[in-house]
Amino acid sequence: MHEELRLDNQLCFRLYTVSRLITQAYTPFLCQLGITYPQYLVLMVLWEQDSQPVNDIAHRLVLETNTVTPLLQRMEKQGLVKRSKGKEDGRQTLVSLTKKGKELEEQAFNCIPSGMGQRMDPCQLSLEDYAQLRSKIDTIINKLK
Amino acid sequence: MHEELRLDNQLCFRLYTVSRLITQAYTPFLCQLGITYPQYLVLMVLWEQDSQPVNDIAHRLVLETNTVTPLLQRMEKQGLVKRSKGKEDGRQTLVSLTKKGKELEEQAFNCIPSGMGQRMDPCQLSLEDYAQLRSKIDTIINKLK
DNA sequence: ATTATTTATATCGCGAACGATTTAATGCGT
DNA sequence: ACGCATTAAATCGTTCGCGATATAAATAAT
Repeated sequence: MHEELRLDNQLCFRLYTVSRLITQAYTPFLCQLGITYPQYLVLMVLWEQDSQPVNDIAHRLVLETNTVTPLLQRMEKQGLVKRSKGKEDGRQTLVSLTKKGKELEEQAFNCIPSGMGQRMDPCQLSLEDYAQLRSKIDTIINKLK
Repeated sequence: MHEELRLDNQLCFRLYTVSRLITQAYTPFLCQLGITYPQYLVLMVLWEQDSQPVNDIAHRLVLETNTVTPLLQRMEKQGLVKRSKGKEDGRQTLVSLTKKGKELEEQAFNCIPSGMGQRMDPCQLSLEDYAQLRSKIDTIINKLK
């Protein structure tokens, strides 16, 4: 039995699990808005800055366009975003929020931060814990990216 | 602009990203073994304790059986595991390692810990950092589970 | 200018995740 | 023993994630 191959010693397994569990915790709130977690991420990117090419969105989310394109197509079908050809660069597809997509920001703001706060409350993470966790993960992300 | 909805303030997004990036870092090593990351997780569970019902494996991996069953079916097709009906409880499907599945442990041991160690090296995480990260994530996992 | 190369998206195929439903075996109450 | 709820897996449908490839526009090279 190799200690290095024990599941309990795997950082990656922990991160994979916690990522799924937190996403699941989001689900009931996102359901009310009729969106999925990856769609929520796209919306957050667009709420910060509307009308971006597919590439910029993908880059911001550290995803490939072959993941983001179908995601955006589904979001367009739901009426959350509009996709249009770039005028200066004809290769680009510019993605912008529809009225419905914009309106979701207020709805998200009203239920998600408070709801998720409550959900994470029993974890008893101090702001300091939180900041530490954040910075260590950022280190890993930046080195692997 | 709501600060709470900024992508950069989202713990979940970080965890989701880092999880994907580390999984991607595993990929070249796992490719040599002809397996995927979730398949590697299943193998680790079985290397620790061979011949387990689907439910126990799923529980250990914090996954549902509707994720694990197809995963195991693919692994059976590849000759990594064998699936057989439980004798005492006819509802169970017992999963056990084939010769090939057992042999992969040595191969994994030979390339993965060292290879991934190198890959994670530039992150400069001390053993202490690592332990802290681990315990905080465990706290979250246990509360959400 | 014409061709070659790079860049931006899109398409395709497969393996996960997961909610919802189904099937089959077990256990429980009467 | 009988019916009924419970439990273990499996199946189904949809969305992701991603390697590989295709398409088309822009840019560089000759």
